[in-house]
Amino acid sequence: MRTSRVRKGRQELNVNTKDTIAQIVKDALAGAAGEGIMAAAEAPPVKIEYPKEERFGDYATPFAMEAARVFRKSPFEIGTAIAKHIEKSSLVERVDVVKPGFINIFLSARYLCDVLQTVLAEKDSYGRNSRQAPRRINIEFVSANPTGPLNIVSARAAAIGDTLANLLEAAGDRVDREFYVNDFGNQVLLLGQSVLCRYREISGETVSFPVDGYHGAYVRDIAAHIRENFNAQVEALPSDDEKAGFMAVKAIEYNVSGQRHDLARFNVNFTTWFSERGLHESGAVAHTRDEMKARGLLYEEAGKTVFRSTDFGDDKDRVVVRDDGRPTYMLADIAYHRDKIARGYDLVIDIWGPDHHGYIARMAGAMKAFGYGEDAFRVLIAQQVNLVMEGELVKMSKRLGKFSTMSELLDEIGVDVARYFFIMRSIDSHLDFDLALAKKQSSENPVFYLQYAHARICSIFREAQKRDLGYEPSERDGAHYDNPEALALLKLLARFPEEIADAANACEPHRVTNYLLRLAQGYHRFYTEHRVLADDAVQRNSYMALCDGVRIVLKNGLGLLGVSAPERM
RNA sequence: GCGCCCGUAGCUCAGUCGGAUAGAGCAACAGCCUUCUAAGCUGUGGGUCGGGGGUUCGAUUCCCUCCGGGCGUGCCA
Repeated sequence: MRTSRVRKGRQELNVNTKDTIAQIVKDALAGAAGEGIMAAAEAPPVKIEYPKEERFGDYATPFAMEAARVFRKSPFEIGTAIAKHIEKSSLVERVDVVKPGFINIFLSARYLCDVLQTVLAEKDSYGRNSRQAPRRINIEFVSANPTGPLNIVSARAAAIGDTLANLLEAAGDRVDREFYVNDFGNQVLLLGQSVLCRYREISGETVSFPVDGYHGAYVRDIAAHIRENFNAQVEALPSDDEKAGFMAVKAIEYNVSGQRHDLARFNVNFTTWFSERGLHESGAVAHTRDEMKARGLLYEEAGKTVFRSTDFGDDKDRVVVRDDGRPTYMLADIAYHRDKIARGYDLVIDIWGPDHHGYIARMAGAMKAFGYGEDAFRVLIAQQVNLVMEGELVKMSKRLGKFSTMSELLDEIGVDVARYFFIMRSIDSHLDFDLALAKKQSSENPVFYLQYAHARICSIFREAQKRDLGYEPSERDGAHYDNPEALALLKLLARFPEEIADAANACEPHRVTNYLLRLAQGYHRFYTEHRVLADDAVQRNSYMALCDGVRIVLKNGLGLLGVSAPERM
């Protein structure tokens, strides 16, 4: 963004308002230190906050209180010394030092007008930050077993992962989205056997179903699909095992394709679909075992090969090769993560379900064992989703075939509401998703509140066109923004880039929904108080420009969430 | 037993790295449309931030402990 520029080395960097304020405070601190008032070297970090009350300014720092002990001076004294060195620039209008020692900073009207100009100029790209050195990030999420359709838990992971990826990109990084397909192991065999049974049933045979088999109705669909398209190939196979193996391969193709389709409908598109089977077939799994052995990370015990994960923070050492020589899931997963790092990513993020949190220590241990830095690997646990129907909890289980699929959810409440609901809550909080309520109250949903603000603005522009009122953003006057509603909007527009950066750095997509809610609220208030299509042309242009800015930010913000910004409702 | 997440208004949840008088939506109540979309706005009521201790200028936030809810603690994936 263009709001301000700071020279750093020879490169010119775009910096958001908050970072700029932080720099101003740091410079002021250095200035005060230069006068011998305090030693800047020992200073605690400068935190910039948003005061709760308007009278405390637009940005504030509690620095003086925090530094009081170090500097052996009263917070107020420190605050005053720093405030004296904060130059009243085109950005800062006023600096107050209050009560214990808060330093409160007020943005200038001129700066806020500049921000609006930036929004209008940058349009779709407003809000994006740039980094001096963009990180290459791989974010792996959903990665549901290819043994059936995606359920609600996967839907939450999909919404969170995709939004986080959007945010990291907007924060200046390069991001790939990846889905790990677990197309290997016992479950694959079991799926094949389950399909084979249904296949036989269709042919009129009576067969006994595998005890732990997959009972979902979709298994019959797959059987029917195979019977229709691959009947001759199946019949040509001599043994049941081979038939089941063939079924498994086809069933996984069928399921993965279905998952891909459902996710695309949910606005989630993966860069890479990575096959676990491929890791085994390429020898990467065996190679990882050899590597671990060469590094002395393994020992043998009762015919099994065990990873010394306790040396790297795990509770317990973990078996990586069974006594029959078959590798465990974990060995493949280590190979997988090594592969990701080898592909050149600076940061590998995994989003897992709550049932995998016990797995973090051993995986992190493996990464550590291979010497990858702690900041190269991060696991986020997306807490569980309880599907509630009419106030009653609905249990989900793929095995039992009683589950509500993601695609059913989308049929019920639509993509926009689903994505928004999954994102609006912190990733750490359990989510009660009342399907009936989400559908019934859809017109009172927060997502509609946001979309309505956008549609209302679009409506104004349509009306202007209808009345043949031109819109000349250059012919505007900052004086028309001198009211509480307009000022509040301008300040919120200025905050958008830093909200993105903060949400991305904290890996907390839900912050964006909070921000957009405040923006929409600010707009609805403005709309109620002020007539945009005023008779006076300069006033009209000023207000239309403001509306246009809000529209752009709403659209960009909703875009990050994967939610549409309708022009009419 | 051990580990992770959660406990904030009637309900669902925000609350930034420890900051100023703890917020929003829904629900309840009272107002606001002859003019750009009322899916909106304004106002009112509603809280021992699960209990107790500690750390400090300051704790919903950090630490300890107890209580309650969920999940995990595989040679399944």
